[in-house]
Amino acid sequence: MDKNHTASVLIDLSAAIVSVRGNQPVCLTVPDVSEYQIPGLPFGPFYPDRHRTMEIGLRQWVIEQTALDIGYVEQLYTFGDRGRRSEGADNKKENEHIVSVGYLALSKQCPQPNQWSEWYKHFPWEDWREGRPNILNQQIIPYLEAWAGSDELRRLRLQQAFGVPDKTWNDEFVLDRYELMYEAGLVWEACADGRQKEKISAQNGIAMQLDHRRILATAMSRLRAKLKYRPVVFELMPSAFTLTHVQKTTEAILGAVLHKQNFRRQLAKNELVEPTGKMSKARGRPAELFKFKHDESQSTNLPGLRIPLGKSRNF
Amino acid sequence: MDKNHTASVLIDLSAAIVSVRGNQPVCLTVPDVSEYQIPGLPFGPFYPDRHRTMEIGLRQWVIEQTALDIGYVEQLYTFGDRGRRSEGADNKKENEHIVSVGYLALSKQCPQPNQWSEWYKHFPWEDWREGRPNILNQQIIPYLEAWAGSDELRRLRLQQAFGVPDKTWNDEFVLDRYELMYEAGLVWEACADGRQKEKISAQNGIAMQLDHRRILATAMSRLRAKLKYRPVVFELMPSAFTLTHVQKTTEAILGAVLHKQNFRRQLAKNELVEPTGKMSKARGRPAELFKFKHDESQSTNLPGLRIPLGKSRNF
DNA sequence: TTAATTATACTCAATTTGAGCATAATAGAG
DNA sequence: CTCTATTATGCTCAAATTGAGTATAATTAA
Repeated sequence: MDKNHTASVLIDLSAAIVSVRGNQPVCLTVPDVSEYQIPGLPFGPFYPDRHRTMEIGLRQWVIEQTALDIGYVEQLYTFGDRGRRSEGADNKKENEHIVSVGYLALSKQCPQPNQWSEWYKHFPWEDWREGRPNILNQQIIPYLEAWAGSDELRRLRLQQAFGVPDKTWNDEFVLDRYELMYEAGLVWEACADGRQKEKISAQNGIAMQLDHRRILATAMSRLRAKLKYRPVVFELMPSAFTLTHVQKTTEAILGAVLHKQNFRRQLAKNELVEPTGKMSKARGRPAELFKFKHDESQSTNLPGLRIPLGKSRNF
Repeated sequence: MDKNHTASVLIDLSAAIVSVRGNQPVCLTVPDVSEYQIPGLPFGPFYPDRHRTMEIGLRQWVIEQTALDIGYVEQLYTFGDRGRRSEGADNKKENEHIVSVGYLALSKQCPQPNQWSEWYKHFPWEDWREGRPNILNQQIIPYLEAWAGSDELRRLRLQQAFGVPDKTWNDEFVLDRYELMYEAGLVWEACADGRQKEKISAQNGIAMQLDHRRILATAMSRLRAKLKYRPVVFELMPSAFTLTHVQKTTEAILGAVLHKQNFRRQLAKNELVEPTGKMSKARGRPAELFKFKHDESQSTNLPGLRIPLGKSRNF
């Protein structure tokens, strides 16, 4: 239709490959090559004449580059503005247009520990396991309040994403919060994209290359949501595990603590696990080792874990 | 890395623009130009140097082409294999690679009725409002059973998607069912893509161009799922409506009937609607007219409608 | 032997759900 | 005007689920 505009783009497949190490969710990062020395997610180009689907292409280069066994893979979102720039920024030396397709992958193991980066170093405000993170009241909220000013729409979004001022927090709104902070110039990437003149003084979490922190935020949102209605935790568990281990993994991803007995009741009711007969040995009373009950015959309504967050969250 | 392969692609933005007319969900289709005279979804190219994001680009040509007011827009999925072909098919005259990004949009009105196509004409097996559709037992299931044979994986997927043989049906698995039928060569598109030698005799629903029925299936899956945890029905309702109207609209999308009193109890409990004071007049007792309670101040945990499907579904 | 630690069983009130009956308000038929 | 079909709405009630505990069991380390 419009011959004056080019429609040709390159496609990058970016992967948030997630695992849990100890009590920390981590994601695979690649050695930083940029001038800023900041980490990025692994990514590679999509060659449409080589791979029939994008997921096949993704698995291909993940295997080649990381030699990692990723089972669960899910497409997240396609971003048309990878190197997003403000309207006023210098758009002349616009390099070739790249569309990035974000993927979430889950891995049971994470070898080469130094290549894996903890989620909450990039998103310190998302970990509520020890109570409300200090950075919120000390840094983020005051800045965002000032940014919103009396702008009705901004205040509304602030309320939505951060539960300000009425003390609600939805753990799934990771992306919304990051985007708001980006727009408000509160994260380094906004500065790198030329949307923010002044450098960010208080580094609100470790930045990532390009739009990779945005993709990671999307992955966190999706995984936190999915956990509640599909049994995906087990994609992160070894073949045998204790119930506490499942709970700690779930809590790590959600960034919140759960009610122990009720969590186990959910597991039991939904028949998600079955005993192996073996016991774990650690400090305290030994725990029974379970395995995921891969009973496909009734997997139509895969129940997932109803998350017993309780009503009294500590604010 | 690999210079032997091209990575340049064109991006098409395809939209499933959904509305509800009477008791039928409909989606906007464009006049068919192909040799097969089959309808397609509206779509247009994405010009990355013209529109900062793909959603902006999408809204642009939707406005230009349809003069339609679409409020709610949501990205669905990005397909790398729009004109998917079997491995054995003739791949020589491969035209330029096109990646299609599917979008779901909701519209309150649907003018020009003949341009809107009813969902269930394309997916007759998805409408369970009058009980289990005959086409399942008479056509689809027997064929799929034969296709699966003794292949364990195929039988498993059949069980998953169609609830065979243990009588479960998940209304959200629209895409899974369509993909299974595609692979089994049960839909026209599989034949058009060269995956299926023999023509489909019993036309299982009206086919669409390219991968458009797949995108519509994705839209249906997403909308059915979303309905259950976000109040999106109101994107399809006029400014004032009766509670029965909301229920009928919900039922149309889900393809299932709901328990009237319990449905209203959900609406009441979640405070999603408020009375306008006016009454509707039709046959029978007049119903109160309500409007969507757009109370943004407490929209952090937008509740959506818990769907009172009940346990006794008629199979 | 004791304390700390972790696991697991069990309770109980409050809430939510599934399913239904009962009654109210209208239009149209006779 | 009365009856009936039709649609709307109020209310009940048992079953299931959830939130929030208490109590007890089996270990290790001091």
